[in-house]
Amino acid sequence: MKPVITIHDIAKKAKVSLATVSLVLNRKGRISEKTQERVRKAVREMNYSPNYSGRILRRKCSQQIALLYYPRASAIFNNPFYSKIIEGLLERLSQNKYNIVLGNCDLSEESFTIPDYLQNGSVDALILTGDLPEKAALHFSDLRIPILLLDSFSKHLAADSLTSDGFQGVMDSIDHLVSLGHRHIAYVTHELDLYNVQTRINGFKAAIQKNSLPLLGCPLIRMPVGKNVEWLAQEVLKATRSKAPITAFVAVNDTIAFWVSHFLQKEAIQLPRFLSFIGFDDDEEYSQRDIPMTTISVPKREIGIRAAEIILTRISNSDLPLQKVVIPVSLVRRNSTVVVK
Amino acid sequence: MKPVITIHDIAKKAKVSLATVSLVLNRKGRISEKTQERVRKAVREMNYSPNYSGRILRRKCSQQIALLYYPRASAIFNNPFYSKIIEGLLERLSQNKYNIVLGNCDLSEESFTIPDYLQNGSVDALILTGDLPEKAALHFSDLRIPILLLDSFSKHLAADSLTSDGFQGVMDSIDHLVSLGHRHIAYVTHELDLYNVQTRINGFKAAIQKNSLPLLGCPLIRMPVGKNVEWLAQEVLKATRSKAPITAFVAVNDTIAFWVSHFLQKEAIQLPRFLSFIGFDDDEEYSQRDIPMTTISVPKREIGIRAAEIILTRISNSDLPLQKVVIPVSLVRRNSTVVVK
DNA sequence: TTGTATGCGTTATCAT
DNA sequence: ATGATAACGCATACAA
Repeated sequence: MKPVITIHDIAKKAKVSLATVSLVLNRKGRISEKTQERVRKAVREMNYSPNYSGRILRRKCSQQIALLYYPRASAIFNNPFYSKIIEGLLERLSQNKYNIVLGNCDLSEESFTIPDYLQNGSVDALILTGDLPEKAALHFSDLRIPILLLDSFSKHLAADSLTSDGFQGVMDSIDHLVSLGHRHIAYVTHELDLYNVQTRINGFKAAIQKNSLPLLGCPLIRMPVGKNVEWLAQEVLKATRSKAPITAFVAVNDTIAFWVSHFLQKEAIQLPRFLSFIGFDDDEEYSQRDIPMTTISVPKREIGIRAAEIILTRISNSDLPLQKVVIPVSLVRRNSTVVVK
Repeated sequence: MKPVITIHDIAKKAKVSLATVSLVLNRKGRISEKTQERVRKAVREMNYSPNYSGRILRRKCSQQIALLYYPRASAIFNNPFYSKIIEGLLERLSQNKYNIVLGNCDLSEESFTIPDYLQNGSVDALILTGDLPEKAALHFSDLRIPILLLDSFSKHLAADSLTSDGFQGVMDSIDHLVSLGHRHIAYVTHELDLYNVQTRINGFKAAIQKNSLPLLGCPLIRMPVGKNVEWLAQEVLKATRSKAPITAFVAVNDTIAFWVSHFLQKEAIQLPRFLSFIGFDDDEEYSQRDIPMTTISVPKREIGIRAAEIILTRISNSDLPLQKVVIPVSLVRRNSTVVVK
């Protein structure tokens, strides 16, 4: 094993003091050009890189940010939606020489305890993401580092928040369907106490009012715990045969929209002729399948970049008031929505 | 901001010295039960967690491992194959209180330089993964931390290696096809200088020999740089119309197998009746689409766990000889392979 | 069994 | 413009 090079070695080699080396490397103080060059030369030749632990011990900042995905960190690797977000996030963070730390932290566990790495100074901030229930977020209310709720929000947790505009997205969806002549539209969602779900449902209700749609023809179909998407599809099917039969549905996300449509097709329902539908997120994975789906496009990469900027700002300035940033979304029309029959 | 609790505060509160607190927390030395309990109580009450930087400065080990995915770290989030591997990896690492560090490090860049966080002691080891070309791996030959090549191998880099058994996998694929009566089988792959590709091609050649298949009827179809999968599909199509027409193809992975089959179906080729095919990896994403695919199943989660164990062992014992671990794979028969017509 | 003292590698303050 | 020195928080060799 090669010996570890320290700032002492550089100082000796460049025939200056520790302080000078440090000043050169951190671009502080006015060191003469000649000395600077001598130091830099030594650094280059010995391939010196300032020791991480020594540095963060002094600076009190680790240049690392923890990323927690609900429910388990590792699940984030399988999610096309977050994948794009994290691409932007990581790129922007690394511009400021920040890295992401991934630890296993099962937020769904009953006996949840904060892991050490979130409170021993090894990370400067925490990004919480995934479909994060309010209850899970509250675990972190005593943390001493700033928190960013990425794609969620909590009234009770002092944290910045960055979400896409679910309210507007659903409003736009309904408006689009109404413009195609639909008046009976269901909203289809999973049954979870999530900020995003609530916001989108609010958008649904507001859109019903705005367009004066009949309440009876616009059911809210929620999936109870223990049921699966097949059950949901059955409920949608029932709604097409009710007294005020629906002619379209809007789903809380592309995944649910796709799988409901999938099961309906298995039941020999003609889509979209018999039933128009709209998703949310614009995940390639689902929205580009056999029936290219009309959906709400979310600027994922930009969200990641914005998230990085919010958390970096917060780290360098903890006094700023908490932010709640909402990113605009836009409807992408494809083939799953047609003029009402 | 609440004050930061240090070992001094605990010592004072428990009325012992710093050393005693440290000894209790690290389970060293024989401290009396009574003292231990006093210390633990103070730790609990003050919610103390030993400062990360102080600790790693002394211990000279950061309990962190860098994960680099080729070509860019962020791309790993979109890969169903690695997603499962990392699930196992992260779980096993965190049992030993190790976290994963993700930095942006574009290995495909011309002017590649090793980022600081790989050589300043902020990580104890490096895991290189993705379809890593030999050339890219060599960038790291001067690193002072141990390296694990996950799903790749290099003769020229001193690193442990963990791969799945591509040779055996392709042998099994061909054997299976032969048992169904196929004698003209193409091997379809991308044109990259990858260890996995080479190994699998070797398996293909060995299987041809072993089964005495006609060389002319068993073309190796490689995708040159600049061409896409559609081009590849066209080449496969040509091979079905050659003098020794193929009746099956084996692809280097599920992705390519799926997309080639997809394009062939668009050309109105009846699959698998007209052409059997086999993938590699058993990614749900692709292998469970419209034609459930016969493929080589790779124990991804176990590979992740094994990777964690190899790297943890290496960290704690750098003298061990380098390991090259090969994980067995198994053929899963589904519907894409049928008896030759 | 417990306490004292030192050093890990860095940055920053204060002299010179 | 540069150097000496004191922290930062912890672990450990050694002393008591």
